[in-house]
Amino acid sequence: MRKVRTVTIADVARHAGVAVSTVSYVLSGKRAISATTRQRVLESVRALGYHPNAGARALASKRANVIALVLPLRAGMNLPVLMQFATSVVATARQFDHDVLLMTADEGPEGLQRVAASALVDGLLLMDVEVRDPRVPLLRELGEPSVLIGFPADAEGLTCVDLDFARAGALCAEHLAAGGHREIALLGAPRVVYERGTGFAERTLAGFTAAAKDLKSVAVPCEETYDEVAETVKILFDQHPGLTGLVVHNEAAVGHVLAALRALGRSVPEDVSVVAICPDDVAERASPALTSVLIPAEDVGHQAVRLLMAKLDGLPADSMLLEPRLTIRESTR
Amino acid sequence: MRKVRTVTIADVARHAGVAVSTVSYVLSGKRAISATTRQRVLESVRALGYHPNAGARALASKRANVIALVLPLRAGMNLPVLMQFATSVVATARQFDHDVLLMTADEGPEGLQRVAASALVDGLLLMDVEVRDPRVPLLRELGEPSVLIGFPADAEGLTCVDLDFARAGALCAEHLAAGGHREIALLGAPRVVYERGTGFAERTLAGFTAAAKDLKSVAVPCEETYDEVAETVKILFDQHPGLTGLVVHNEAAVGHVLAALRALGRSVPEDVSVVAICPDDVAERASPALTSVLIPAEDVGHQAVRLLMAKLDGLPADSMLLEPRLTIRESTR
DNA sequence: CTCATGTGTCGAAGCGCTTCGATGGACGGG
DNA sequence: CCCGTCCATCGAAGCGCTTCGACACATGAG
Repeated sequence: MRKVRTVTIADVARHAGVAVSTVSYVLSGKRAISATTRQRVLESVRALGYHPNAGARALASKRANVIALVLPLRAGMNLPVLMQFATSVVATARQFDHDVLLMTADEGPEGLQRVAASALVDGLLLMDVEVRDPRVPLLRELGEPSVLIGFPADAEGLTCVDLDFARAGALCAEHLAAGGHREIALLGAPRVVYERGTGFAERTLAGFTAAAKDLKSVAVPCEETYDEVAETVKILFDQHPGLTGLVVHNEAAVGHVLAALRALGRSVPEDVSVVAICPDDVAERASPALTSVLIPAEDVGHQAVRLLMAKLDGLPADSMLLEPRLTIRESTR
Repeated sequence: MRKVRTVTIADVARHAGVAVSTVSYVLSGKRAISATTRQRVLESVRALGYHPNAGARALASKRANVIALVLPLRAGMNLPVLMQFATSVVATARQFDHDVLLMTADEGPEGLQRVAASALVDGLLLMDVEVRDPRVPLLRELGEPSVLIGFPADAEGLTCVDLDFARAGALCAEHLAAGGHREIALLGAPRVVYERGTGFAERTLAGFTAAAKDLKSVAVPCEETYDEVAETVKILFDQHPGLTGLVVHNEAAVGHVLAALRALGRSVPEDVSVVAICPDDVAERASPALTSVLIPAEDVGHQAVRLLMAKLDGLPADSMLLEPRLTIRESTR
């Protein structure tokens, strides 16, 4: 536990034979410094293994170079996507020389209040935003730079990023229609997700329904245990014997749906075509590999951070919807 | 975007009619303050909505009140457990008045170097530690307080926390043996996990094998796509027709294993008893509900933070193994 | 040759907090 | 009644960094 006295900017300045402020300017690039001096300073930095003290920097510059990532972590969430998302947020933030503070919703809105007021973070990234999200009013109140993943009911004045789920739902329906299917169904999120009014579920449904207006179509919520899924699928086919196309927008249930179809003796894609809205790895791991619209978690994370950084620099940042992409695999014809 | 001038400790002091240092002592409790003064100060704090500036506090006290959570996020990991874990880490850290900085392994060991040297964090929590983990030597070098989840080959002088996987493996075998099963198998993690030398997989295997020494037993790795699982299960029963007990230590494959058994016409638990090592929610969601040894992610997270906090206070902190608990459900007899 | 104009560097004043030593008053023992 | 103690509070010195204004010197225009 050698508690070495940490290297400060003063040590670097002394070592390089310049003033403290000169070192600071070399590092920040905020004033012109001659090439020779810059060289000398950078060498001293390397030689001493200098790392600026984060607290001091934050105090003096009023910028912590940290952003908060707020994950609600409620039931019925899609972990793999969330993880991909978190990873890409961290990676992108690092590119902008920022770190990421992890917050869960457990602390509630006061948590946001706290980190913002204490200047622990410069901005907020909220995930899994609901249509009627309790955090949104506070967010407006706070006036802290922020970006939301998902769209609340009133997105006026907020910066939001999301996959265009309506397009995704429509894309699935269109793909099935193009394959000649005349009667199709949407298996959605668990009932509780709709009741909570989570935007993405509703928007997918709307897009699906609109695109399927010339077909016979039906949409049902879908729980996530094998038994419930099997039940749902059975009822679905009992009530709609002519059904030949299925859109599954429920990551956790995808495997169960396929198992249930197997159990019912309906083969995919011969008897039923299945399109999923899920990450690629899930689609590829399924059997048969699923035609799917992927949730571009990586891209969403990247864009969200980009927008937040823009806001931190005082630039305008408009909301954006990311275009979905359909990948055709073995589960549709 | 009302950029209100933030409330400082000086504002509070003025409002309460005391010195700045008095406010500080009231808030930290490091010196005795009379009840009446304390009251007055606390009221001012509330009235003004004061939140100490994190940077200033870190600078002056040399404690950032932030810990780093390092998630490798590699392939073959168990996301739900990881999430539970992360959640419990955040919650526990908050109880100790600390926040959590999220780091991925992308940045490599220099990332640890960086956050430690910049005093961004007071300590490190490393997840998913491998037997031969490249981060471990650096960690020793760094001399930064840290706690590892998992045990590296040489844990000497380090503080590690983990489920006692050897006991877990043994517990499963013992449970099956007690049920009268004479020939049992372990379906483990994907092959790559063993090749990487991830400790928990090896230790489970060892515990299972030791406990099954009076039975006929076999252990095989297990991939995570349905087709591969089905294949593995089929081969397993072809080669071991007398097999009646299965231990599954692979979260992602559990569902597929049950589906494969259904497909082979073997019913659970009539023909085959199945014990899983997985979180409770997965075991409960399966059909039939699985007898399981849960991975006490929540507890691991809690203990890990507790130990780290102890170290930050200069107290000794010994490694610990958490005792597994078997829950009997419908999949064994 | 002088003066306005850059360039590159320096010194010092904070940023908001913690912490150490000092101070003043209340109190009881001698 | 004086002095030593103890308790509650205060003032001031940093913590390591950024940033502003000042300054020294070089440069080119007039």
